[in-house]
Amino acid sequence: MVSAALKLVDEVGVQAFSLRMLADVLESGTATLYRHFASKDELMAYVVDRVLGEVHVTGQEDFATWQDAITAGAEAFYETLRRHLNVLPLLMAQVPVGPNGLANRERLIQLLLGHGFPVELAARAFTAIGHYVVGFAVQQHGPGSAGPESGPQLLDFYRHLDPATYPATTSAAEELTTVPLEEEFRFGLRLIIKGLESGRDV
Amino acid sequence: MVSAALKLVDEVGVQAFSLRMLADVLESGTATLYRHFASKDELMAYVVDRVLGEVHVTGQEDFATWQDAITAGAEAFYETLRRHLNVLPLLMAQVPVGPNGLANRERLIQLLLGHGFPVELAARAFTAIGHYVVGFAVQQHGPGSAGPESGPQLLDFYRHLDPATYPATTSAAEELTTVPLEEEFRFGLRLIIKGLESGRDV
DNA sequence: ACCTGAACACCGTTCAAGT
DNA sequence: ACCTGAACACCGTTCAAGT
Repeated sequence: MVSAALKLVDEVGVQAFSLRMLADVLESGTATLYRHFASKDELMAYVVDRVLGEVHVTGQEDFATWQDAITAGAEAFYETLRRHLNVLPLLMAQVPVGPNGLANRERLIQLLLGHGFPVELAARAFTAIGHYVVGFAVQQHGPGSAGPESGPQLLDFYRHLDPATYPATTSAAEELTTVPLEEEFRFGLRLIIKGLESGRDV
Repeated sequence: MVSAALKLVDEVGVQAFSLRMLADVLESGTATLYRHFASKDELMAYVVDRVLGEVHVTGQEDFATWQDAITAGAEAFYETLRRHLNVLPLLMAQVPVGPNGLANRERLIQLLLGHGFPVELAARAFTAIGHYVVGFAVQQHGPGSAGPESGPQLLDFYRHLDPATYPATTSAAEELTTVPLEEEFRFGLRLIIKGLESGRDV
């Protein structure tokens, strides 16, 4: 059911996915699907939560520091997203409130609380890291891949960007496109962690 | 044209907006619309860029520190988003590559370069702040407002969350819902800035 | 009582026919 | 040459009719 929907989204993307398609795969009619969910939006929420259920930190939470724990959690999340790139638009368009999403949040927040974080900072840290990972994954998947491709005219505009008009942007773009990759992910993550370290005693 | 589309999106939301609707307002047919853009997606990209064009920093960039400049820019962006909450789903689902989006990016990156930032850090700072502001605005607009409402079953699940199962999440939720508002925005922004301060010499 | 084919009211996009 | 009404191939959702 949800697995079949996720598989289809993985294969054809959010845009192309339709309930008729799902009904065909399951060899039933579209009307029958509505016995399992109230609307397509609800089904998509289940799909997102299914993906979030695949996020598993390898080491059994025996991390020396909260910095290590955050890093491991963020990387596990990132690896999961890379296996389901087509689900990214759904993750960006909703706050995941399914059981798996909640469980993940609970795990990290509790871990931070255990390391002496005040509760507001722990909660804020979770969303900050989540946004970072999703944002990074989107960037890798290429601009406009999160949802429909941007208009061809705008893409053209972007490609033929005049360095004289946007010197900083173009030079930064060159730097960023020649950057390794996994390296970059860790770098930004370290930035957030540094911020959290400072934030603890503000 | 684009203004009419933005006005409609502001009024009825992304979900309800349709080309027929826009054609009616403009007193023409849907086919006529395609003389101005190649697809609905392209039109939406123009709408997003129109919104980004409304972001204006009040002080004429005479900030003592880059921290002040970033804060002012983020707040200007945030204020603009609050005037166009229904556009948020579009901003989350695409990397804005329109002229106004590029101009904003250029302005901040150049400012950071002027304060001695290395080019990669400046570029990364821009996206980090952008994600933060959009993420914060989404949070204010309420969960699920970015796009369709989450399924009622999931919302119910969220509301009747068992504090015994999710102690950290529920206690954090209580803390977060009773938080002032503008205060919170500045707090998270300060966190990012702290991270950037540390990141400059890593 | 449960299931579902067929219809409903849309949608974005195209194109032949009009001017 | 430009414009556009009408059609095309869909879509999510509903419900009366079948079992």
